[in-house]
Amino acid sequence: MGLTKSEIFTDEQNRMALIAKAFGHPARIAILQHLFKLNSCVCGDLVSEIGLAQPTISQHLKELKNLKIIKGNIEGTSVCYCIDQKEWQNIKHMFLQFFEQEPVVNGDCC
Amino acid sequence: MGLTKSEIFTDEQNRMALIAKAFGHPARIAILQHLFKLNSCVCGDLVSEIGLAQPTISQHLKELKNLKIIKGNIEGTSVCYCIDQKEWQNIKHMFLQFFEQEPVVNGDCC
DNA sequence: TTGCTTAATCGTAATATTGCAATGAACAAA
DNA sequence: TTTGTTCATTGCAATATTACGATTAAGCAA
Repeated sequence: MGLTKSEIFTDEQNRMALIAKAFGHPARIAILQHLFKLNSCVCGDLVSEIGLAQPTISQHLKELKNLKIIKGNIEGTSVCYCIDQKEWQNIKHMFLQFFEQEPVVNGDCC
Repeated sequence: MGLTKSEIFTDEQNRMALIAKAFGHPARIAILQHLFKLNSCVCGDLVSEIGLAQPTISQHLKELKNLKIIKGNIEGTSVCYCIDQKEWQNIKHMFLQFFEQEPVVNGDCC
């Protein structure tokens, strides 16, 4: 039914999935990479950098903002976006922990 | 229009997004965690472990298999799934590189 | 063979996502 | 005030995702 059954999973699993989903679009990856390079970026720059229309970029920025991955600051008529450093560390930690898991080699099937 | 414009992004950005999207559902996170714990797992185990119907689990497994994150091995009537170790290292490396990027602190806006 | 078990596939319904034109809101400059 | 700039929001169309009942296919056991 297009509706994820979040209630049957742990908070950690749901949170991991939510953040991963935010990374699950090339435009949002591109936005984050751009913010990393500059650590200060207005929406208009992203529109010209990435080849998507302004409302589309704005929508992707909103998603990243909702998840607290980035934060925006109004500067006159333009808005400056940055990585939320504190939250980024949390997310980084969560993913590092996930990738720390190494598959046990037991060779009994694959 | 519900269709991602992959052609305007780099291969790296598209690949990163594709893998992240696979991690973007709690059921697939749960499946991977289970496979890490056991490194050998039949579909039926996952169906009882996670509270989703058999066709749904099968569908999630298919997605993970399409991306080469896991691989399956037929064992009589059941199918054994495992993490694809080689591919997992590639993915891990890709994410570690992504998270290595630290935002430059310049404090000029946020 | 028949019956049972296991998992993939098909078909379908409900919901989510992506993208953008049009519009609106807020501010700065003239 | 008017005009232009910048970004958010609205509304909509096209496509994707999630979930599952029903069915199918393939192996095993009697």
